[in-house]
Amino acid sequence: MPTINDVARAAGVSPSTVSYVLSGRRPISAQTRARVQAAIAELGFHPHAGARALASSKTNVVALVVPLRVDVNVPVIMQFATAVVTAARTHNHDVLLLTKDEGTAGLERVAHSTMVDALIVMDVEKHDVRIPALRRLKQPTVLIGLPDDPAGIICVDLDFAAAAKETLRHLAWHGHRRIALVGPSPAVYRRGTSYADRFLAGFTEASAELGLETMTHPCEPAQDGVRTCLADIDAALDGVTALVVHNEEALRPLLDQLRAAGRRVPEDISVVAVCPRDVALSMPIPLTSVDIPSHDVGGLAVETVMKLLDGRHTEPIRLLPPTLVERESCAAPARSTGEVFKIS
Amino acid sequence: MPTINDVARAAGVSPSTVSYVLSGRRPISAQTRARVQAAIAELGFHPHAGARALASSKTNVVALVVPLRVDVNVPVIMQFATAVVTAARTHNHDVLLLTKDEGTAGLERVAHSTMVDALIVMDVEKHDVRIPALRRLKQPTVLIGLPDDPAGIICVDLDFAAAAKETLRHLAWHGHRRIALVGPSPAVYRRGTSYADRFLAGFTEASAELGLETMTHPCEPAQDGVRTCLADIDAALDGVTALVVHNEEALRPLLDQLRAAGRRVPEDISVVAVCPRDVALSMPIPLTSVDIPSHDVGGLAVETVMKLLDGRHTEPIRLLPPTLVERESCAAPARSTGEVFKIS
DNA sequence: ACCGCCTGTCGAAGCGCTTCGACGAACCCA
DNA sequence: TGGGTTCGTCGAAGCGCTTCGACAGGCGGT
Repeated sequence: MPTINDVARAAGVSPSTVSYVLSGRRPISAQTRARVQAAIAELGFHPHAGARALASSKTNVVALVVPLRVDVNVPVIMQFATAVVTAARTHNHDVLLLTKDEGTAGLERVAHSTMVDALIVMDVEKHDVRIPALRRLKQPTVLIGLPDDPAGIICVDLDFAAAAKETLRHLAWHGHRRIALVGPSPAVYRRGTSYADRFLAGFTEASAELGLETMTHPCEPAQDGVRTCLADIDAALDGVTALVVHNEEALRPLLDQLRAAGRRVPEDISVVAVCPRDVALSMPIPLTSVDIPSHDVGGLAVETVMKLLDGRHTEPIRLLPPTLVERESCAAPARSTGEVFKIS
Repeated sequence: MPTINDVARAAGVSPSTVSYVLSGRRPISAQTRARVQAAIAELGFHPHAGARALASSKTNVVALVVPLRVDVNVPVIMQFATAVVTAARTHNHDVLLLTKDEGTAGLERVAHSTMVDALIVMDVEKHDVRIPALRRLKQPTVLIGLPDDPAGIICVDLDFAAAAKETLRHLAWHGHRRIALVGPSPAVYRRGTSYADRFLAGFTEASAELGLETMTHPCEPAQDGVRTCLADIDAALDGVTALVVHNEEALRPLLDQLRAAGRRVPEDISVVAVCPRDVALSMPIPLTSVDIPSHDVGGLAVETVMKLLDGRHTEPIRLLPPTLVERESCAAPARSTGEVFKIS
């Protein structure tokens, strides 16, 4: 591996000149620059990342902490991750992948050992134990999510509360009055997952504002969980005409079971999903949905990190406005209320 | 951030002694070691990764290259990734996440700049253009997959050829003679994806050995793709009694359509899937399947990398034997052949 | 008592880069 | 014509760690 000294010798300049050609931090004449670049190309020189980090206190690496759990939505995570990597690369940064199960210790490890310049943390909980630790780090952090006390930390996410409101407004506009939320699994609520909570809060609030009769129910994604969930909803909210599904994995079994029970979507019951676009489209019937724009959120997280790294100002909290796309799973409720088939 | 010198001063020893306490490369008396460790703990010292990399030529980071594409199986990729991260952590290594779309350039970038000690590459193709470049790197590489010419590179994967044989053997034992393979999407074959190819080859070979009447058909995962695929199969292989599905995303629509056409599984038609365990279990009926053991393969890849890094011997190619698990989607074919319902 | 050998510790060199201050040369304006 | 700038380059100091050779002291064997 050639070093910067080799390049300098080959180009007949000093190592510092090579460095300045590389970084552009001082003016270098066109001829010299050309000679240096030729030497770099010829020798196949790549600066040593460790040496660079040592001398400059910059690694050009950001950490990405992803949940390892299976009860969170795997494809969405993957979308975030690839969005983050892709965006980071456009800023000349790489991504170090950490799993949430290393907890606070993992964050401190990579931060204290100066492996990364900044951190992006996913799957944030309401009272996330990692947050105090993150505040103490010298590296800036961006959360994808929104904890109860975000003071001192930058957060970006989809505005899930607004998404819930938008959804209910849409259904109400269609004439629905009795609406149930099929939420994520109980485990997700139990650990206070930020997005689940915010959607729920927005749902409840909008329900009151719009004067709707609603209920909310968590849902295990497997067939059984969905069955139970639907039965509970039918029992508690007679004549429900619309379902809001904030649970990507339950979506398919739910549609299956509605069909099995002879309830047509959207004629007998409307369904609005909160999920990525491709999931909404891959269902047997294209679903009216609020998009989860993983790509945008991931990109925004990276942009924000870059801003922080070069000291530019940034909003502490950025919540992307939701977009509801009408497709084919939502219609006005049947006139004859109470005529809805029940799941046996 | 305290440095090794701060620790040395606090413990009343020289920096090299601290280093030896940390690395264990030279004997240190129990008292000294205790003093040093106390100082480390008290100061909250973490060695600077860049400095370490510079001095030792080791980064304790391995690169993981994942496909970015959407036509590959996202959850499986994620399983691999988390398995790799988890396993790497047990060996005190971190994982740098790269996407395949950076191609050869990305690999060379991280390797030449000494960001990583080794590379693990997923989504390998038959004639993968990255392989010549990988051979030239000074860092060892482990492929998850098996290219046509694996010379000089270590490969680990599930033995997909054996998986195909196992599957056909199982179906033949049940009495099936007319069997179709529903494969991955045409795009996957077109770019010569290693696992798709090997499964196909194993399938064809075993079919001949067992004297079966079989056909193979790629399948786009959406509803339409599955419909076409099933229609083609029915047209070409009259009275087919079993389907081998090597396409996780097509699985669900395929089962839907069989049901819609009134073909019961397993009474009218048997289905054997090649997919992760949890996918097989999450279907409306638990599927007999050959497991894709992402966790094991990912773990094995990391173990192999570690062996290479400390110069231990390792087999150039390790293919894990497949495990077929009987569940409920496979039975003997109906006696009255030709009585199978057709998809309209 | 002597030599050779471990054991435990230290000092210093160096890993490859960035960056700061210095400095000659060229330039502009008075 | 000279003083102040700006431009382009160099040298050297370090960033924080590992590792090698050296060496003092204690051991056992003869």
